[in-house]
This record gives sequence, structure tokens and C-alpha cells, in this order.
Amino acid sequence: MVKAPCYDKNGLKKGAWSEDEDNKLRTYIQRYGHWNWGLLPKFAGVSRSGKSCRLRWMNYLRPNMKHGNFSKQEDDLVIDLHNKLGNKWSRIAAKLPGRSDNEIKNRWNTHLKKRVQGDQSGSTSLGPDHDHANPKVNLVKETYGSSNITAPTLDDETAGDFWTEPFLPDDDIFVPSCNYLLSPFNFEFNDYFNCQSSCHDVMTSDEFLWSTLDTYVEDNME
DNA sequence: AAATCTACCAACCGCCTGAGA
DNA sequence: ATCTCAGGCGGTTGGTAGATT
Repeated sequence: MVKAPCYDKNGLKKGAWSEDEDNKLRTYIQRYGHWNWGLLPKFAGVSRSGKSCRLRWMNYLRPNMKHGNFSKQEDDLVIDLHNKLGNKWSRIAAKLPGRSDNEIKNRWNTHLKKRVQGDQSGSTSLGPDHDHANPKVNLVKETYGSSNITAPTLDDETAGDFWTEPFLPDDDIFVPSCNYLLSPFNFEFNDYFNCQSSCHDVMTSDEFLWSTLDTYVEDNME
């Protein structure tokens, strides 16, 4: 189901993400945000490309991401939006809370495309409570239910921002007890790191970063 | 029980776009 | 006006689990 880990020519890891990598990336972004995807992996302590980190965050680690089966309402909304927008997965994803463009694309290619093709030669069988006139309403109903949360207006072009704006941590979010994660604003450590890494043309492993952190802590903390 | 096939989906790759120099 | 680069997007790949032979 997942790609086996391997390494590219720069020593950056590829393939499936480990739980440890997920935790490092999640923890870093929750604390400092994704201020620069290109540099973020180094500061977060993961041996991945910035692109890989961005993808992992956007598709899997972001808060409130749903995983698993799509509801009928979600399927209907994807079909409706695909009918209107075509393969604009990011725009479709902006209308589906908790679903990434990648997930929707996969859903379309593996299930919905066949269903739509089949429907063109027959009729659809939607649930009794399905709002045929407005599938968006179905999704909002299901997603928000009777909660007090106010959903964005799905017709609002800015609604996508509601789901993709920078994440602000709250008390419920898991944060490991590492007290010296790299901050882009921690210039003292940055200088220290650059000094320590000067003999390394390329940072080849996160072990190096963490060992440097350990050394830094030993040298600078009581 | 073993081999093969199929469906699924996480992740990668390459291209495009927009911002800044 | 042109170039560079980071971020984003959409198409594709490939590993795995489950189904089938």
C-alpha cells in the first residue's frame, strides 16, 4: 500500500513516512508553521525534500483531515463539482472539508469515474434524504450536523481558505515533549548548527541534526 | 496452498504559475 | 522585460492487501 523507503542521490529519504518522521514534521509545523518548505525539513529534522514534506502535511498530517471511506454526500459533491470544474482537484478539495486534492483525485479515478460512466447508461440511486438539487447542502449537513460550528458558505470562492489557512494549535493537539526544536527565529542555534555542519557539504541524515541538537543543549544548557 | 490478478491509495515526478529581484 | 525560485497542481507510478484462479 505504501512505497518502501529508499534514498535519492542527495541522501534524502523517499517512500513511506515513518511515525517518527510524521511526529517531527507535525510538531514542527504546529509550533512554527510552514514558513519555507525548502528549508523546513532541515529545521524539522527530517531527511526529506520540501516537496515531500508539504505533500505529507497537506494530504495526511493537517489537523481535521478525514481518512477512510467517503460518504455518499461527499461522493455526490465530488461528482457535481467535477462536472462543473473538471480535473481541478485543488478547487474541488477546497469545497470538501477534511479531504485533500490527492484523496479526491484517487477517489474519482478508482470509484466515481466508473460510477458516472455507469450512470450515463442508467439512473443513479441516491439515499432518501439526499438533496438532488443541491449536493453541497448534503455535505454541509453531514459535516456540521447540529454542532455550533459555522460552516463557510460553499458558494463563496474564499471558502477554501477556511480549510487551508495556517493552523493554530489548541490544547487538544498532541505535541511531543521536545523543548528544543529548531526555530527559524532561533538564530543562536542556527549559527551553532552552521558551525557544526560546516564539515558536511550536505546534511545526509536527521541523526546528524539531532546529534547536533544534543551537543548544542549540552554546551548551552545547564 | 500457491500463483496470479485487481483495486486501492500514498507518494513521486514534472510542469506551471506567480512573486520578487 | 527577463530570470530565478518556491509553492502548487495534476498525472502517474508502484507497493500492498484482498480476491480469484
